[in-house]
Amino acid sequence: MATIYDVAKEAGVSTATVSKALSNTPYVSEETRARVLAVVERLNYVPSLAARGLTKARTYIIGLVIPYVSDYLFSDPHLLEFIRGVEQEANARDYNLLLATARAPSEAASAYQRLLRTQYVDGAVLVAVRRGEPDSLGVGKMDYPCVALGYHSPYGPDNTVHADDRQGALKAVRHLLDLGHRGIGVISGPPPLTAVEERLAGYRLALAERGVACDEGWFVQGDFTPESGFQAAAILLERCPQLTAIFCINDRMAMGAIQRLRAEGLRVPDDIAVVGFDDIPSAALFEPPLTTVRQPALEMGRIAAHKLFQLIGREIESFESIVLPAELIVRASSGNARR
Amino acid sequence: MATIYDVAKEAGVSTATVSKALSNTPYVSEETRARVLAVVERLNYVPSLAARGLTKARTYIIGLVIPYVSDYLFSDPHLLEFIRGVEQEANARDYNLLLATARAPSEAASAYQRLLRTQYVDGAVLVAVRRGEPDSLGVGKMDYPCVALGYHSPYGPDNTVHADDRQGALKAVRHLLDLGHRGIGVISGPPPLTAVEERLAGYRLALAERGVACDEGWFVQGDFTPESGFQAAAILLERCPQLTAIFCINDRMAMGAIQRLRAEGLRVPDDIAVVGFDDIPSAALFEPPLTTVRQPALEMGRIAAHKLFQLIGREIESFESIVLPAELIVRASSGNARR
DNA sequence: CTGAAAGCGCTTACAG
DNA sequence: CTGAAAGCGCTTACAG
Repeated sequence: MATIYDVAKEAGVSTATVSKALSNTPYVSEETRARVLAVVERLNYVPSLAARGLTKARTYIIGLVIPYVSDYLFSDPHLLEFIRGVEQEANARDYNLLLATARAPSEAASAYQRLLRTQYVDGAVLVAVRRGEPDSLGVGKMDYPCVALGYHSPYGPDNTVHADDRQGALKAVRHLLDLGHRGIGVISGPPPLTAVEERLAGYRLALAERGVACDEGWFVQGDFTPESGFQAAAILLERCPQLTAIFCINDRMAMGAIQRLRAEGLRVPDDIAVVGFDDIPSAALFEPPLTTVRQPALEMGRIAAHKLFQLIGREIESFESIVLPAELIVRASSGNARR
Repeated sequence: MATIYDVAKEAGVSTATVSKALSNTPYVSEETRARVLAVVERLNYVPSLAARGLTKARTYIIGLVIPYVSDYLFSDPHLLEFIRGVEQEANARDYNLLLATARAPSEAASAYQRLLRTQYVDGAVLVAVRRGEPDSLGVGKMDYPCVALGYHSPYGPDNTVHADDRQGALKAVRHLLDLGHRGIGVISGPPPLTAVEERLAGYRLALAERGVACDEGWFVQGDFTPESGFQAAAILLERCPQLTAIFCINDRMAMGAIQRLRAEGLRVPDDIAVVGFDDIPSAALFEPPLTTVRQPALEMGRIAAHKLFQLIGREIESFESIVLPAELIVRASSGNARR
């Protein structure tokens, strides 16, 4: 592999001149620049980023850290979109993307550490969806810029980008209320996830707006899987037969719930309406097509990366939490209330 | 950030000794090693991989190159699994994963180049699903080890790992034949993808085995989207009303096809059976649950990475194509033939 | 406009 | 068992 020395020798100049010609910054005569570039071309020379990283303070790599990838995590459907968004922005700046994931929460800390502490990245985007997550992962001690794709950054509420889960849930439940539903059960998820808490908050807000009281018996907790939705629906059905709608914290549980409802002989949405959350790809294909809430995952990834680069470039010191709108997608699974 | 000099000074030894103590290889007295490690700990010292990469020939990064990520690509559902598999193996060896994707096929080459030519990786896993892909991407000139997750590596059929698409299709179509179907339409995909060609080959093989002749009118080409499956089903229905089953090259088109069949008043599987391919997560939740073929994506990623590390470590010079079995998953969408 | 020289942070023979 | 020194491939003031 050709080095800068080879190029310099071939072109009959110093390595300094080659370096300058390549960074096409300061004063280099057009003539020598052309000569150098020709040799670079001929020798197929590519500067070693490792060497460059040693002199400049930059590695031209950003990290994307995902603490726990699993079917368990409800945001999975969006993960690929997040990645693509971050990668798009990185590419646009000739940056590379180092990906670090952990198989289990217990491994997350070491994955973070490895990535962030080898001085291999100029900054990182962290997927941080649990309260206290950045700290528990030891990110607080890092001195790289980082932004969180989620609710919790090392800088408190700052340097964070996430969707407006609360508003999304609010819209979904308002939609059900508008349709005349007054008994709206909830299939929720594990509590440590802030997005879940926000969605529940949105639900309560919507009911409160309309002065509809809700019963604690209306809440059943699932674990994001269709199976748990299936079971939760059964519990709800038995415990609160008066419900005419169910708000599910994610689409997969909504699908499971609908299967159960059908198994019980109920028609969706005629007998009972169901609304999901996430708009996973199969939501539109489901029978009946699922009314749900979509977050702009690709855009979230792009914005997170964009902000990270502003931090890296010291254009900004920090930024206030960016909240992206969540969109209600009305499909067939929500209908008019039975009354 | 502490450097090796800081540690050396604090510990009262040379940088060489620090280096040795850390690589815990050659002869260093237990006493000095302990002293050094204590200082390392106290100063929170982490060696710079950039500097290390400059001296050693290693960067401790492998690349994962995905030429085109899009809904268009039928293998999308598996992408995350591939990534996870590769990453698991990398993690196990304390390697990092650099991810390069391209938004469009036209950008693929530059994405590859950037990743592979900056000397930033010790090797790479390439997702290469089109014939001639590695060459068109300029990978042939690289002098890093690489293995292809797909059918086409720069080394011809070698250094490749993929699922047995042909065998998978064979099983699926045999299954339909076993159920008594003799008129089996096909919704296929764009031809440059080798996996598609293999699946079609499996289909033809199955029919040939049983001496069932097939008509070219039975084939309709889709583009992997549910919509195209929807349209293809309509064409098939009109053109060949005698068909009692449809073999779809992927699940998403199978879902679209089923929606169309139902819209036409046909029952699946009672009136017409449908089989998909991929076993995407929603296949099991679909109504009716989809009979399909699954490839072991996570394992494929792991094996590809595993092989890559063997190449990097020069334990092997190359390896023969590894073909993983594809599994037939029988669900409700395939049933007995009409009659 | 161009080049000599130092330095980035590590590792590796080579002496001792 | 330990250290001095060179070198990995680049960039950056500093002279000229």
